[in-house]
Amino acid sequence: MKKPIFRLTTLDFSILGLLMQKPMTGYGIRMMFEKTALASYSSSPGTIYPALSRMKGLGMVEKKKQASSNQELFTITKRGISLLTRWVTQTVTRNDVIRNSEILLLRFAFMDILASKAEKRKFLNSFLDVVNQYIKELEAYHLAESSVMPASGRQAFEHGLELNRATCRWIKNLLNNL
Amino acid sequence: MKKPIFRLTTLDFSILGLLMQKPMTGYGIRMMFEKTALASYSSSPGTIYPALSRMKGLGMVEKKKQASSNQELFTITKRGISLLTRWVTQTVTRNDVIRNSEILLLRFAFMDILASKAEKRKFLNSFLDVVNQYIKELEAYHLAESSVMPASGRQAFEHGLELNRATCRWIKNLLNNL
DNA sequence: TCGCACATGTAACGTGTTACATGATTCA
DNA sequence: TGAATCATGTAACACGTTACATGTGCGA
Repeated sequence: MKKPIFRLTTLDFSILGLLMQKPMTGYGIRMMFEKTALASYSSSPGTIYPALSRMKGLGMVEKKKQASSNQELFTITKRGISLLTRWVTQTVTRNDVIRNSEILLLRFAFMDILASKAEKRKFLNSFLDVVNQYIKELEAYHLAESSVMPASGRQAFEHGLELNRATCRWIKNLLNNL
Repeated sequence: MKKPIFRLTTLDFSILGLLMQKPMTGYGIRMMFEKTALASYSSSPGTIYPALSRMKGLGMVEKKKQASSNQELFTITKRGISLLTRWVTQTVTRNDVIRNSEILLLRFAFMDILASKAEKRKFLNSFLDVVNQYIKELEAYHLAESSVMPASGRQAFEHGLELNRATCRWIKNLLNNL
């Protein structure tokens, strides 16, 4: 994993994904975060506006005033689209599944216009591989350790297993109907 | 939600939960975070040691050298146990479910020694209420908006719905067998 | 004209991460 | 004796949060 000169956060990509759908004011973006709890970030001004400035500095978004009204809307640039596309279409890693499978779903949600059907399939296939592998490991661990785990711990563990199985079913179902 | 004089983070409680099981060295805690990806925090020294110092300053943990060996182990104090107990047995809120349902499972996992069967039931019941309510809202939204949502967005949304349903099943099953 | 929604910003703060640094112990 | 693991720490940094601050436009 090479280190880029600048780091883009999930917050940045979340905003880019919103701007991909349509240009919005900073306030509009805030309201989207408030309504949809996007990736569980705060919708407060101190979160959104600094992020927008940063992204503007990096040439990922532009501030354009509409000719029709006097509103100032943020628009995603070509550079922004390119970065966002690269982000969503990355191959799914083991770490993604273990530590931020919520973000994987966010990436998928943004794929609508950004990725071809083939790229979606590729994403889902790598996702499925990793999840299946992970489920196997969890099952093996469960088999070996469940008798010595504290009851609540074991039950919470089983919950995690169930969620991964649900994700697995979701992927398979999607791959069949895509 | 009143503001306490000091703030305890999920990281703090995760560490407390580990120390509840048995006293450990800082290094031991780090290794636990590395193996189990506990609440998806980094296992790096820069994460664990400053947290331990902070917690020691707040009287939640103690550093005790074992008589038998020359190891220095961190131990949870009575104050720490009290704070941890209060944390895990809090009533489940809507916000918990929407923004950090993973943390709810962590809380449940730690309940083994910290909570009575009745308290576990109370927790699970409030959890179930909130999840059921949330699922209803998601279903209503889906019914109303699915036709105008972009395909990937709708599918990701459906994934979220499925996870919540799986959680709901898990809770119900547990309540029957507790 | 009162209040609310729209709209934008910033300063202080704490926390987690990365990277760097050091030393002891164990074992091959 | 050299490598690997155990063990602890800290400094620089960036990010997200809270709280504060300000102003406009519109409808009741």
